[in-house]
Amino acid sequence: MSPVWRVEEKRMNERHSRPKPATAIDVANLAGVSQSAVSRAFTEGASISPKTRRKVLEAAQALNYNVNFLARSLITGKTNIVGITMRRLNQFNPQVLSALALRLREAGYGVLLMMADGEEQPEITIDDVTRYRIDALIVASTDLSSKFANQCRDAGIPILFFIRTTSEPEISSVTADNFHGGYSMAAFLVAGGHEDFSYISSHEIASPNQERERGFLAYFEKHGLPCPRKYVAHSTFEGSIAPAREMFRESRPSAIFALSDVIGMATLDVARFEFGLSDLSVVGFSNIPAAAWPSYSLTTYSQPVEAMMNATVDILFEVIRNPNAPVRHVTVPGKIIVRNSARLPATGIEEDEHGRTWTPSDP
Amino acid sequence: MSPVWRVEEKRMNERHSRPKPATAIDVANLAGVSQSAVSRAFTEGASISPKTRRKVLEAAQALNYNVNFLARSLITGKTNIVGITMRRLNQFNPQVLSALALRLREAGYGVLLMMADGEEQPEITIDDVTRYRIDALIVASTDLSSKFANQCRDAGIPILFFIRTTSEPEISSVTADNFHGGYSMAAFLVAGGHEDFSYISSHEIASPNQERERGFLAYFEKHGLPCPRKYVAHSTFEGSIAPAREMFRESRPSAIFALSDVIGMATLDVARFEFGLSDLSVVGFSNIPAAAWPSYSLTTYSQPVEAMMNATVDILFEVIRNPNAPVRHVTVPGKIIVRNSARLPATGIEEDEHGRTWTPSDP
DNA sequence: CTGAAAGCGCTTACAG
DNA sequence: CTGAAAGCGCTTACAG
Repeated sequence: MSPVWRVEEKRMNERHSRPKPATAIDVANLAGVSQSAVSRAFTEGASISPKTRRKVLEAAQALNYNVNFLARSLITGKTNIVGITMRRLNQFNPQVLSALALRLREAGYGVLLMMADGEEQPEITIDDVTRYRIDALIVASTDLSSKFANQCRDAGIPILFFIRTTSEPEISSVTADNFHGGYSMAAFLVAGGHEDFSYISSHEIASPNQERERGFLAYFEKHGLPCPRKYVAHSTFEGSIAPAREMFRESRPSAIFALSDVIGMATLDVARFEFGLSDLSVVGFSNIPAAAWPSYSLTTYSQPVEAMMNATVDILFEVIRNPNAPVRHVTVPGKIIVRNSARLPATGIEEDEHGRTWTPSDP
Repeated sequence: MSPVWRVEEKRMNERHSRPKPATAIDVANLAGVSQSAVSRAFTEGASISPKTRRKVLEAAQALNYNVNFLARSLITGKTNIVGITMRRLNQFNPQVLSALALRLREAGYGVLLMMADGEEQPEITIDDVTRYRIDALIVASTDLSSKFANQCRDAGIPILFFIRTTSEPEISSVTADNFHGGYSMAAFLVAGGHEDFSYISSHEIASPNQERERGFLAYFEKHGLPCPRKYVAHSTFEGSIAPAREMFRESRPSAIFALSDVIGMATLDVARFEFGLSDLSVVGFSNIPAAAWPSYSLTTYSQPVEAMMNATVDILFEVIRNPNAPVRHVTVPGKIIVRNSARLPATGIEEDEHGRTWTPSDP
């Protein structure tokens, strides 16, 4: 079963045992100063004369010295590492992860990635986060047991929810405005002149989905319209095929709200390739990169990753600096990105450099 | 410009300053043993009686104690952290990253993610990797300056290339068999009866692309066939639109080898939506999840992520254990996954539970 | 502004 | 098998 690997080996030309990195003492000796001085040269705001500072920096350069953050953390109590945990790298998470990792690195933080598969893999545990004494944990796109949340509190590790929120009100969160997104998608579809609606939710009991659904249904209720039919997908493309199929076998809605872009794209494919339907409006949620690909050209509600990240980083640094910082729940509004997968309303479409968007006249 | 956030704040119910995690001394006191005993209870193979071990573990449990890996690393010289650096989370990398992160976590390692945007972001530096004294660095999908490689060697941090290889022969690597992939794609297309070929390479001077190209061209040369026309794309979907357009304006090849799946999908879209071409064979490389989506149904050469990961983890642990381990270059063969984006050869197609594959009769 | 010294939370010879 | 002690590479009062 296992593939035959072509392996090419080569003996190293004699390499000695692993070299040891230079320490502050090495630098101190070379620079002719005390080890304290070396430390001061590398800590922001420490009292040190420009002259000795320069001497130290030169010696450090020569020895390739770099302060050992791990040793430093023993004293300062800060590791300058923040953990990020997510359950899966779907179509949306990678953007978030790379954006966060980049931002955090800019800010001088290391990023400890803790993937939790959720299937065979054990859930992330308190040991995972305490072992490395991370300064804070960003929980992206997934929930945590409240037991875990409590353990983190006891261990003094601040948690921050990103993308989704949680049932624990004492934990800060940053999310897109999922309710507003669902609501305005309903408005968009109704403005497009549709009368027969279905929506496909996700299997996961995930708060963003619930909010999207609540918002979507709220529009119909508010306007005295009949409640759209509901179908339930799994969160992957493949997991969306069956429910889409079931939907089209049961009825022919003219407008479909998919609670995620991937569900929307799968629905589009089932409609076209299995049922030969082309005059159909399908809209998604999140505006993942693939939504813009011409084969789908999916109209969708954008999750403003950039703004959400800024809020996240703000809260993060605040809570690291001050453990007693107030809990904050930030909701960042996005907007409807209009493409070709759904019929256009007669009014409300605006065009700018990034493409077309739609804003309801009745907010 | 900045969005108006809806912010909800809440004063915490009086929380005291950040709690301090329990230390080995706390546990020792509670268990009535020495601090050394606590340490031994937590280190594999240390000499300790089952009885004291149990006492220690109980006390630890009660105090929520967890050994501080950072403090431990000062003594052992191992942090149990491996770094992963990649330039961008494109359509392929996320799979790799999550698979690696999962595997490494299983093996008891933390994963420090170091994204390097490459655009505005500064390249990853030696400081990034030495600061946290990581045990090893996996360089995925991107190259490094040889200066950086040397600095890592001097700092005693083993490097391992994943997905791509490098010009530095002294650094181990694990890659798909890109040459074989390119070669067999040529064979596949020729077996499909095509006579007019183009291929779209990637802008990046990345070794996997070069190998794919070399393999592809080698087939034509070996069989005395005319050399296919070459076009060059950027690595994203958007960056592939213009070269595909240019290609179809200049000629109408009947078969196109895209050096990555994303280039292939963009080519398919340009052909269909801009030029109305439908009877065209396009094949890609990597077998990313989106290649299977019905709108593209892209025939492609699979990069066997699982097998590549196993090799990577093997090499990694070997080199962490023994810095003088020999350099290894592992090449893992994949296979052609047959879908609907390209004409089928008359023979050589096999079907198994995962779908159809093709194997050349003339290898 | 500077250095000597204590101490962060561990592991590991060393002696018993 | 066990404990006292040294030491990993740092930061930070403390005294000068």
